[in-house]
Amino acid sequence: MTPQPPPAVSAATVSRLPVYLRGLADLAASDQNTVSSQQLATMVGVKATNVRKDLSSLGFSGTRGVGYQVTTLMQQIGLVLGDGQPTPVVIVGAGNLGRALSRYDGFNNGGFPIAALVDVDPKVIGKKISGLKVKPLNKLTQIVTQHQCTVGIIATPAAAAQEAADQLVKAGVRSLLNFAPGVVTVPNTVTVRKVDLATELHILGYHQQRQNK
Amino acid sequence: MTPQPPPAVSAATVSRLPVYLRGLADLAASDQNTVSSQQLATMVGVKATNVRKDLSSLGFSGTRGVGYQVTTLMQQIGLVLGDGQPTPVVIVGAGNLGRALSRYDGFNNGGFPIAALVDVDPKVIGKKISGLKVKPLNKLTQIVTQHQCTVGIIATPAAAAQEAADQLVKAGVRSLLNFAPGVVTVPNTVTVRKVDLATELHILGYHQQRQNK
DNA sequence: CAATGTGAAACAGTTCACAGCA
DNA sequence: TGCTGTGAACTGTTTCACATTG
Repeated sequence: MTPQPPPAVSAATVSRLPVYLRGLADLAASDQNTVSSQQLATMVGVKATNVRKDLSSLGFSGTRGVGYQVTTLMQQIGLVLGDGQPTPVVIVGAGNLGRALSRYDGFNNGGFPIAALVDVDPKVIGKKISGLKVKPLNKLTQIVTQHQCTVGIIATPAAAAQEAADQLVKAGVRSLLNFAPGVVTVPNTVTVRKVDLATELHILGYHQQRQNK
Repeated sequence: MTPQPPPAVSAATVSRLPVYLRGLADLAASDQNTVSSQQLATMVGVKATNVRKDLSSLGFSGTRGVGYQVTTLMQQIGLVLGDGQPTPVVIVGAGNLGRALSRYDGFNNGGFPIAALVDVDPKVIGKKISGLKVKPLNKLTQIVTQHQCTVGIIATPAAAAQEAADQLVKAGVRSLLNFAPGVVTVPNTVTVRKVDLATELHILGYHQQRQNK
């Protein structure tokens, strides 16, 4: 039992931080060195109060009458989000999705280098995909240990997702990003986030339904 | 004006409906024709009360002592989510992401056939990608009208996202699914949902940070 | 008696209003 | 004066407790 004194920053806040960060990056790129909660808020589409509450809840403060320091704010938020130390990821599933992901360069310049692309299918194992040789699933633990991967990405079909999750957990990753349809169950020491296209489409479907009166 | 008291189903509920739907599909596949809120809840990882509140808020009811009818529940939820009439989608951006999406078959069997894949780059226009010839951006309105697309998918780089959104809105789509980093602004008649890999990774970053005490 | 359906409590998140500071 | 920082009101969501019913 960890007697954690929790910093207690709300999930809602955390989910907005990356958004702020991108807004700030834009500002920094245009050499603006100070920003008001108002301006940042309109940039990213939230309410100014919300920005202030979020930042203040993290202990970040601006200057009254002026605003926040763009660069220091970026650093502070980056720190909270764990930027800085690159955390390598491993992708399980070298199908369409896995391949697409491995080409996505947001991984590398976001500080999440791809350690390996793994699959079970002998037909794809050994093939080179965007500079990575596809590795067999049974090398997973070795890969994870060696590269110190902390994030596993599930890019398998739905049927294989739970198995992939189990293997990844066993291999020692601490977070999962699940692109497969359906739900995976994991010990509660690992965090799972899910990205699901079908769900998104369904939700849009609902809105359209409503819109037609 | 319809004097209809609006169904008023909460966003939180809507976001869970697709999940229930998939759970129910699994049950149907294993020929189970009745399900308790408890069972469904554990399957999809929510609390039983939540399932009941959700369903009852939509006016769907089960049988006390027994549970809910799997197939009828599927139909009812499907109806709410606008399944049934296929709503064609158009994808803007034929880069890595656009290509990956066009190969994703969840579109077709989810009732969202891909009407077209559109790009600005003359180098890719005309190329065939998973059975679709890439069309030039200026054909967008024509495509949308002709196929009655109601959903537009933005799969461009960040810099082009706002332009893509504008064009899509002008062409007449009613919902956007935005895969590009950053924020797009649209008239509030169109619904936007955002899927952002970088954000997800950032959030995982936060959790890892915390986990290290 | 095993399950639903629901009012009411608890909790989380957002927004307001305004005090206080550079 | 312009903007931050925050208590307090409010809105939305989850959870609990339990009466109800097939």
